[in-house]
Amino acid sequence: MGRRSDHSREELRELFVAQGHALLSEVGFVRFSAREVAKQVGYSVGTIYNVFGSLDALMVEVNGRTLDMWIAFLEARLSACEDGAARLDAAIGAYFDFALGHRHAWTALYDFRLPDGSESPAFYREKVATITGVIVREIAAVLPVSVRERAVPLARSLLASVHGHCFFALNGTFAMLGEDDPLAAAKARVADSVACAISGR
Amino acid sequence: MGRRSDHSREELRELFVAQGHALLSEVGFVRFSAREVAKQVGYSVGTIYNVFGSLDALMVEVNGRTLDMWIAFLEARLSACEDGAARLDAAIGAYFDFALGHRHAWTALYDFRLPDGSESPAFYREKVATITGVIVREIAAVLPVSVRERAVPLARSLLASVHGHCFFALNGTFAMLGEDDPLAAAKARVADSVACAISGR
DNA sequence: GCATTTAATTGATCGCCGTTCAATTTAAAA
DNA sequence: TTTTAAATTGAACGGCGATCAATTAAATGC
Repeated sequence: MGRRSDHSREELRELFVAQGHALLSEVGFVRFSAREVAKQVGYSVGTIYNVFGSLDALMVEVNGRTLDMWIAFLEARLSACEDGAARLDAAIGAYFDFALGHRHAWTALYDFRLPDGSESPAFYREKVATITGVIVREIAAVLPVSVRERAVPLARSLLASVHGHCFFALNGTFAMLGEDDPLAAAKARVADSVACAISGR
Repeated sequence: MGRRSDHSREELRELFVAQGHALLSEVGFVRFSAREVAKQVGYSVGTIYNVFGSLDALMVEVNGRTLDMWIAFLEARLSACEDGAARLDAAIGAYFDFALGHRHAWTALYDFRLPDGSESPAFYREKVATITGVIVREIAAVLPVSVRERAVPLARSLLASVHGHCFFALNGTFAMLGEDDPLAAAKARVADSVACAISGR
């Protein structure tokens, strides 16, 4: 119906991203559909392509919102953690609890992939870097200064380890293999590597 | 055209699974299509449903074939490994090299999920258990008898760690975070935990 | 206030997809 | 040879992402 004044371009983006996130959270990535989001927002499919340029671009925004929620969740947990030594474990617990509490949204972070050759936009990479930065900070805090330069590569690596544990917990692999406490296993692996780093190897 | 004699039921299964695996390997999970597999095999879509019951069942068979290849690859690498101490690293290398060499097929192992509530068939679970068993054996081999009972949970956990590293290597997360040697990081994490286990904590 | 320009919005259209199932064809059984 | 049973087909259905000519409403110029 032409350039309408009921919503600005920014309001429109917000509507689509918020509703997209809600739909994704409800039905999961495989049942997510642009048509359905548009219908729920009260616009037609074409408007998504007008506002975002592509469905992929909307998906990146929706996943970006999940990352925002994850960052907030992680920082809330950490700021409620009095004991300095327990902060790393709290971060791992937050990783798991967020994934478990937002199954569909969290899974979509990894199920959705941009076409080969195109990379994530800067705003998305920055959100991922923020999460990584939190972990780098916490790792650095438990390392003696003599090995503190290892914090960055160690944080990346431990993030991958924890991710693997969380992924296997959610996709049923751990259940299949008889592991009934994936979180404890993840914490133990992180503790192993931190202990090794502290003792200089 | 009715019960044809050009292929037995078993031959038909083999044709579909083999061609399905080839198509999956070529185009990846998102572009995989039942119609296309059927066309390439020279039958029509309906035959897939007649032979396998559902597209999901065909997908499980195709993923099962990927697991078969993975097991064979892993065991070939290990049997070419003279040095006993290097076997664990060889297994990790095999994990990465298989995933890198069969990107689409390997990724589909995790992108494809059965509907909520239904679990993988026994034959599939056994293949996963076989891979796990190999890792359990290699872990057990490097542990002193005093802590050998830890081999099973440790193997599951280290499998998850390596998976996380491999996943981040393939999906670009590590590149995004500046990690340029994910394999080395994975090996280091495994070494950390094995060292901790050997020293009894 | 009216006409013109510009931009937003629509939804039909296209070519795919998975899934179903009546109709057909073929081999085996009687 | 007829009958029965099983295998195979492909049209049909509903839904998807993507495109884009047509339409509508606001902004601009007069």
